Amino acid sequence: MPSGDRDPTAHPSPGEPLPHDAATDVAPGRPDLDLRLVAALERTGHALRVLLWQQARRHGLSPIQVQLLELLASGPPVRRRVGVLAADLDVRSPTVSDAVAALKRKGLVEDVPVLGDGRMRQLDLTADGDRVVAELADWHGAVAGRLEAAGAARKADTLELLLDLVASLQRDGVITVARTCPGCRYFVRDAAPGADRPHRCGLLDAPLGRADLRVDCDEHEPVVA
Amino acid sequence: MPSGDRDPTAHPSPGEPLPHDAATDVAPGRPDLDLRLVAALERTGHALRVLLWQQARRHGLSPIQVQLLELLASGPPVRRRVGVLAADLDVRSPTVSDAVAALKRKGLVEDVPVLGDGRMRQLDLTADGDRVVAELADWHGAVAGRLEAAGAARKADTLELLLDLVASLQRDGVITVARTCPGCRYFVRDAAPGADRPHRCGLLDAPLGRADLRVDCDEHEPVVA
DNA sequence: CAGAGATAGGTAGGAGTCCTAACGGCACGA
DNA sequence: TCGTGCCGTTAGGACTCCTACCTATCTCTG
Repeated sequence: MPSGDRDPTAHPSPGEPLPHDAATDVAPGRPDLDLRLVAALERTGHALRVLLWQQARRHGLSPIQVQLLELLASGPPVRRRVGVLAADLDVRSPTVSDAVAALKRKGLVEDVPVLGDGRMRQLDLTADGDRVVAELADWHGAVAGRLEAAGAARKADTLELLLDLVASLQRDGVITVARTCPGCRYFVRDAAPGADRPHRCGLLDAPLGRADLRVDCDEHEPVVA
Repeated sequence: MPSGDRDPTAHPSPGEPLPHDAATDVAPGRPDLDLRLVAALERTGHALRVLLWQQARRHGLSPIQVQLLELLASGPPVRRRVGVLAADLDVRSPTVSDAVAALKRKGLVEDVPVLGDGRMRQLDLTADGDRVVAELADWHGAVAGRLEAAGAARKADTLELLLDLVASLQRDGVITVARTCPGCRYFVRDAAPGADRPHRCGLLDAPLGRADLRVDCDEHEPVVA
């Protein structure tokens, strides 16, 4: 509860109007809103990380081991290699190598040589690994369930804003890998302004609604060619 | 680029319409959208974590050390204690204790006894600590800058959705601390439906627009009483 | 006012993350 | 055929994060 030693400038007095930013909620150029948005994203990301930890501990694994199992379960064979996985997770290969060694020790993962290039090893889940992945409660789905009640328009707004942000961060090299529509060379923004599905995918040659944007598209190719 | 061994079921052929979820972008009850939203949130959180790492390494610190410095710089005195900081970061106290010891070794933090309770130690930044915090490039602001161009309505939508999600996660104990409006006992949702500022803060006795919602309010008190 | 129990913080020890540096195997071009 | 470069691993170190366990202090109760 608020005790005597908190920051007295943190708030206006009760009954008074809120600071300038409360005058209207559609005023442009309000950096405070942007900052709070970042704080909210940080808090959300933190929560997702906590959930990842919970999943990991529940199965006697570490966070990165869970992430690796998920990637191995869902990714195409070309991405089931140490170097590629490291790029996906934005860590160096020894980190992945270590975690993979632990997963091999636990009998959840095995690797086979890649035909045609003896340097590469293809990683695969064992039967036990498959079982663990299946047992991993669908925590993505559990979070998604909390969003069900929200309005679809709000979700579309959010998705578009997030993917634009991620694409921007990827363009500047902050994250290495993000196969999103807005960061893809085939993406045409506002190809049909005002339409139900304003954007367009040049590869699929199909219109894209704001709610159709993909986060991890297999056909993704980064911009710049 | 797409080679022969990727998942053939991942995509429809070019020229064909997108799967069912492309029919309209405001259809209710489309779990796929929720899942992609979670994936986008995960990707965004990941990017923020990478930025935190970059900030840390640039200053010879570790991620948690940077987080602690930020909390010590911005938090009121009551929150500048090992146990409180641990709750804020969702880790156990020994973790914070270790990191604080490292910061003390580096001369960035000092602690003083709390008057009235000899068990507690109040943490404070030293002059050097203040300087490092000032030097920590304002990476929150840098991310916020990328959001400037987005529409204010979209930002308000996003903020409200994120805070509702965070509040939901906090209610279920996933995250320990989140001083958000939607998770606060003083928050009255839709007190004036349809108005510019539909919500209301019962403590300040003031209307709240969707873009006014706070992420880290000093007056916050959790629900349930 | 003494002692029990709760609370704040620290220490010890262990698994795991993450890095850089260096190594060995393999591919491919000069 | 011999470099040069890529793929992955090993080695070593700093740090995160945990569970115990410890001490000091506060607070409640008889």
